[in-house]
Amino acid sequence: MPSDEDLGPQLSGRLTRLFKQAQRQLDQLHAELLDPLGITGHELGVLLFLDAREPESQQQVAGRLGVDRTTMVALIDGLEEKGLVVRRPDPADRRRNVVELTSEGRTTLADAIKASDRAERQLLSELDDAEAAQLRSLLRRIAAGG
Amino acid sequence: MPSDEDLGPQLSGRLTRLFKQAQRQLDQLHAELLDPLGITGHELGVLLFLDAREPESQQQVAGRLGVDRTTMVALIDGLEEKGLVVRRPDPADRRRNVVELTSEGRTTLADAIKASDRAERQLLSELDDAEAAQLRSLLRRIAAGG
DNA sequence: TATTGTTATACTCTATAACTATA
DNA sequence: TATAGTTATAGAGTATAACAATA
Repeated sequence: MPSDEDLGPQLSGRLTRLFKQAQRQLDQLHAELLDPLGITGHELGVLLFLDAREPESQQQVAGRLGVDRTTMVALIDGLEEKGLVVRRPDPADRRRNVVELTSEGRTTLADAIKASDRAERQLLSELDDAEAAQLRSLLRRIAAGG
Repeated sequence: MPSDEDLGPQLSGRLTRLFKQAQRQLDQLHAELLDPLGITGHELGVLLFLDAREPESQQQVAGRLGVDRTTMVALIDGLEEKGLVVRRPDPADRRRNVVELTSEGRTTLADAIKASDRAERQLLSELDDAEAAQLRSLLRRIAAGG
């Protein structure tokens, strides 16, 4: 990403560009800090969701996270190969796979949350605590409105 | 995008997710509001840059905007077909194409800026003016730090 | 007949390599 | 030889369609 000074104020001040830059930095930080744990930011999202809501069927997970169910297959495949989740046929409806965190999955998730916290702190390193809280609060209200 | 109440606080409060939601809403608003003008958000970015910096060669535009020069070819193709920009061989170095806004391009850009302003106001409709300014200021400082 | 998980296919976006014309 | 623009090709990511098992 090139420096913004030369783009003109109309472009460099657009919210689209500001969000994109923040998102790109945060993705980069997550990639770096999650790499030692062997998972991606997307996979962290699935683990966080399972931790809050398990047990859920694959399709419920996909629906809640806003990804296609066909995409979820490969995502769960990857997490299962790493030993972080298991698929279990639902006894009540044998078409369904219930997806659960393994013990190793919980350990990895705990480490991944710490890594993500570090990534966020690094992104916000120019802000003091009150400003960081203010940013979160404003973003939450925007998200709630959509 | 599903509502966030059911995802658990660890996931729905992550900055990655908050940014992604804001970005998705803003992309959607831009798509709707720019549609009558026949351009995309990406194309608006090119027009804004040319307005601030023209004349520039294709490769300079691509470099500044952080897109590949091969991608820029199709982008400029589209804008030229719409009559918003023209390619002109640089007399000083005939390998280069200088890209310039046409008169129609300037008119469309002015309308597109208004549409983008509306999109941003709609995204921030829950915030008062001071809060919107605060958000921009915080995002600018984050972008500057990266 | 409808639904879950799966696979195969297609489509989009972008990046890489190769070609041309100029330098 | 190196560079700007272009084209062709290939790769990731994601969506659509079709299939098997189950309801």
